[in-house]
Amino acid sequence: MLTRTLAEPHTPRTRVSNPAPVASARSQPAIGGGPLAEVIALCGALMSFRRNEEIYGEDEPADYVYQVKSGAVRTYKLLNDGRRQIGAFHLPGDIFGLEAGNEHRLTAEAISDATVIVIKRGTLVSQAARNVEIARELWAFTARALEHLQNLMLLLGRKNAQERVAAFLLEMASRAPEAGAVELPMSRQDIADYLGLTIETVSRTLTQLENAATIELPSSRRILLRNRTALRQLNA
Amino acid sequence: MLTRTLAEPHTPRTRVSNPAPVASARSQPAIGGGPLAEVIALCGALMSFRRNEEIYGEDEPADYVYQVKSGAVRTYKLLNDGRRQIGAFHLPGDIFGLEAGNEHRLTAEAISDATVIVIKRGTLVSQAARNVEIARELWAFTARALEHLQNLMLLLGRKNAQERVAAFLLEMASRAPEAGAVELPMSRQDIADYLGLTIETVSRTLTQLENAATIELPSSRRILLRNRTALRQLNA
DNA sequence: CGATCGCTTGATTCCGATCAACAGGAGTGG
DNA sequence: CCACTCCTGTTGATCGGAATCAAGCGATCG
Repeated sequence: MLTRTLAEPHTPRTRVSNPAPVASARSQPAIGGGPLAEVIALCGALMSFRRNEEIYGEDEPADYVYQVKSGAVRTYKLLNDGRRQIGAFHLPGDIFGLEAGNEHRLTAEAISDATVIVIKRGTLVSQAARNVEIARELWAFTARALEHLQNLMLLLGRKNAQERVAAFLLEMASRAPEAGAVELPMSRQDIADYLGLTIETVSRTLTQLENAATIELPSSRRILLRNRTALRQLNA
Repeated sequence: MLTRTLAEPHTPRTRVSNPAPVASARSQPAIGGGPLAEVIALCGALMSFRRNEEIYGEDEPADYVYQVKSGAVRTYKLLNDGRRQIGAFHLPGDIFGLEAGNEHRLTAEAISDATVIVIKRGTLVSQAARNVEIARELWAFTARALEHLQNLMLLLGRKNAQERVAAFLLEMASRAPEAGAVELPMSRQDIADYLGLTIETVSRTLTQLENAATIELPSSRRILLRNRTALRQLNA
């Protein structure tokens, strides 16, 4: 339970460029195109993180808010002995690290080399104090995160391995640019730690789904959904 | 998995009294004593629910926000086949049912006969539009719910039965008025559905903890914590 | 080319689920 | 008051799904 590829310890990041206005282009826990997205695009600075590099740690001050520009990010909680539960994967366009309190509740790490837009939380909060629409967007963002976790809670508490993997595939597919195909940025270990399983069980379950012709695995990181109906049925 | 005491279907409730200003007095996901508590106390109406009665259903319009006055409430999600995952227990003082979106994401039911204060969500939202402090409290409330679920996620995904039960006992103890003693309003089935276990496992684990002199069970609904250190160690 | 890493597959174990029986208490009706 | 039922919780026996232990494979990289 303890052996696992470890991220190098937290070190200062490379600041790549400054207020380079960046447009967002995703859907999910990303941002529609409201004033919040504008503020981020205008005031944000770009930063780069290498694979497995920590972006922020649990219980660190939550002074910054992040939006994925490229690459992917995982946020997770750890137990003493190294058991890990990933709470979410963040893909380009997604905002993460926004807290109402003063500390981060999870750790964030780059899954692959990644660039993110960083903005001071204080900037958003003070904007919110004078712009009701921004305040509402901050609240809505947290509410969406809550909704995501409510679904994950049901999965972790009550679904079996097949149902978990099916839910994961449908979730990833719904966020993928390519219809019917999923390009996974994360390892089997990450998937396992998201679904509350082990890598072996994830791997076996994917093989089962492939044998049932529900999916196809051209490579380990690429998955084609051949029978979404079957997946949705598994999704209970 | 399907047999379980069912709540009678959703029917209109007894309105007991109207703007009877009610003071709140709890700590946890309750409210400190800010403007939000005031608005609820001033504009809320009292309603009564019988044991197992539904307060609102998943996907119903979230027009009202609730605060427990007496009794206890559970909120949960269901799978097709009746598997249930409880997301939270709400005790006197706790606010529940507040959504940023227009629909409830979970079902709420009275665990015991209960009275709750009800207030229109619109009232809070429009207050928030002109009072920044209220807006901030709404956001903070959702953030606290999120934090609770992040802890539950780790429990459901990565803890074993003993660790789950220990965490539950410590959580209940931290919210109990009496130090070192917990009076449970909910059944073993409720506990099991909160912890992602079965009633048998909950029962057996409590017995184990009693045999280890970590707790004492004067009756099935009353638990004395005899060795919190042991519980905290289990809490990983 | 050897080493490492990520993934898959097989064998076995084990924790919690399931199946089953029963005990204690509360409520009900005679 | 007791006899009865219903309900909740406990305990025992067994089962099964996922974890663990272990081996091997292919890709990537120094």
